Amino acid sequence: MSTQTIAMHPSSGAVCLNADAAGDADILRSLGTIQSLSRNGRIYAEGDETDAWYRIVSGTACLYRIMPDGRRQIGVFLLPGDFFGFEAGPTHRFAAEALGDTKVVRYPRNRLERIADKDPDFGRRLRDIACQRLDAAHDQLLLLGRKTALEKVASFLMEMIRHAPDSAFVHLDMSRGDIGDYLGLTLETVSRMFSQMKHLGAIALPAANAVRVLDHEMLASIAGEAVDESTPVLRAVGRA
Amino acid sequence: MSTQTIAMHPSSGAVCLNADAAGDADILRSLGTIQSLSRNGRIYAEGDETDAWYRIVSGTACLYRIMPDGRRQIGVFLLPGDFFGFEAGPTHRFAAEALGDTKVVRYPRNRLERIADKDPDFGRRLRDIACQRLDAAHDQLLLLGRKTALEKVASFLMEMIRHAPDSAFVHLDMSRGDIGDYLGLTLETVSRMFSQMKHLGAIALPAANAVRVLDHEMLASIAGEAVDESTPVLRAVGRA
DNA sequence: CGAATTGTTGAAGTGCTTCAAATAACGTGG
DNA sequence: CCACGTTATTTGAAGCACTTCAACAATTCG
Repeated sequence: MSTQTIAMHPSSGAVCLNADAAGDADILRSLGTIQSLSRNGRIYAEGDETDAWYRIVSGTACLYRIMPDGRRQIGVFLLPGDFFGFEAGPTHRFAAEALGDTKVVRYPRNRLERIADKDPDFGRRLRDIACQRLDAAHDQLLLLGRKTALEKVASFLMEMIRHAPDSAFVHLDMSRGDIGDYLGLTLETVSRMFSQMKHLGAIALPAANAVRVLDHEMLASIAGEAVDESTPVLRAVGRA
Repeated sequence: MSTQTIAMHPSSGAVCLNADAAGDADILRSLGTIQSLSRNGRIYAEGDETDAWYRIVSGTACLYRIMPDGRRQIGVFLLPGDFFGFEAGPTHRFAAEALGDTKVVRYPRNRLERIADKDPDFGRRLRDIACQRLDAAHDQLLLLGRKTALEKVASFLMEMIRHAPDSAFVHLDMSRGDIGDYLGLTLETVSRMFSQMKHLGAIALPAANAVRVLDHEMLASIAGEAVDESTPVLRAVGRA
C-alpha cells in the first residue's frame, strides 16, 4: 500500500462522470497523490475526518457502514473515474475500502476549495459531481425500497454493464456477500437470482466472478428498465 | 396554487441546513419566487427540466418515483428550510409534491450559477447543501437495506423529532401510506409498528397524525441509534 | 495435493405482505 | 350542530418472498 507524491492523470479509460470532458484535467493532474491498495485495503474509516476528495484510477472500491450487531450496508460500488469522499459533516459516516487491487487519487479538500475560489467553472464541476452521486443514491433508494430480489440483482448487473468497456461481458471484483450487502439481500439469495437469470437465458456464468450477457433486452426488462416502453413483455418475469 | 413574483425570505423558524447561518440570506432574499400549494400539489414532475433549486418555506413536501406497475418510493420528506430540486441530469428523475398546505421558494438555476460565479463562498454553500442531501440519502440506504420494520418506523420518528420544534411531540403531515412508501413497507406494517411502539410505552398516539414521545431513549434504542453506547439494553426489542 | 475459502442448492422458518373486515376520523350538506 | 357518506387507520388471518440453517460443490492458494 504505497503512497507516492507523483501526481498522475486519472485513467482516461472508463470515465463515469464525464470528468475528463471539461478542461479541468490539467488542474487535477498536478493536485492529487496516488494510493495503491489491495483487497480490503482501507481508504478511510467511519469517523475519519472528511478532509479530501478521492477518485478511483483503476480497480473497484466501495463505501459501507456496519451496524453494532454486524449488519452491513454497502452504499455504492466505486468504479474507475468515480469521485467519492465528500460529505457535509466533519467526519465520514461511511468507510471506504478497496475490493481488489485498486489505485486511488487523493485530492486535499482545501486545495480544491482554493481552486474553486478562483475558478467558478471548477466549483461548478465539483457541484455537478456531488449531484451525480446524489442521483445515483436516489436510484438506489428505489431499488432497495421497492424492487424484488430478482429485479435488484438484474439492476445491479445493468449498472455494472453500463460502466464496463464490453457491454456483453462483466468481471465482478466483489463477492456474492458484497453484492448482497449492496442490494439489501443475503448472499444466498443473490446466488439464487444469478442462477435464475441463467435458467431464464438472460446470462451465462463462465466463472463465479464473471457474467456474460446473452439477452440484454431481457435483462433490462427484468431490472424494470424496459428499453422499449411499448413492449413490457417480460415485466411479468420478475413476479411470476 | 398561486405564484407570486414577490420575493420572500425563507422562514427563519425551522432551519434544517444551516442555510441562514451564512451571510447569504440577503442574496437569496431577492432571488426567488414563492409558490403556494395544497395537499398533492405538484411542484414538478418526473421528466421536467432541472432548471431551478427550491426550498421549503413552510409545510411539508416529498420527492418520489413511481414504477410502471404502480410501486412508489418516496426518496425524502422535505421540511421547512430544506433545499431540493438539484440534479445532475437535464430532467428530474423524481417528482416533487406537497403533502399539506405548503409554501416553496423557487430559485432559477442560472441566477444561482451567476451568483456563484462571482461569489465563491456562495458556490461552496450550494456544494455543501448538495453534500448534506447526499449524507441523508446514504443514511436512508442503510435504513432501507438493513433495518427491520420496527427499526425503520422508529428511525423515521427520530428524524421527524430532530426537525420538530418540540422534541416530545410531532405532527405528521403524511399518511401511513406515504410513510410506508418512504420506508419500503406497506401502510399496514407501518400502522402495526406504531401500535407496537405504543404498547412498548415508547410513544402515545393522541391522534392518527400526531405522536407524543414518552420514552425518547427507548425510541432511539429501537431505531438503532443508542444514545449511550454502553447500554444497548433495548437493542433486543427490535428483534424479539 | 490438501486445506481453506467462496459459491451453489435444498429445506425449514419467519417477517412482512396481501387480503379482508371493522373502527375511527373527516368533510359535507342538510 | 348533527347525520351520513367517504376516506384513513387499525387489526386479524393467510400467504409468500426472502432468510436462516445446513450440506455440498467448486475454486483458490499455500
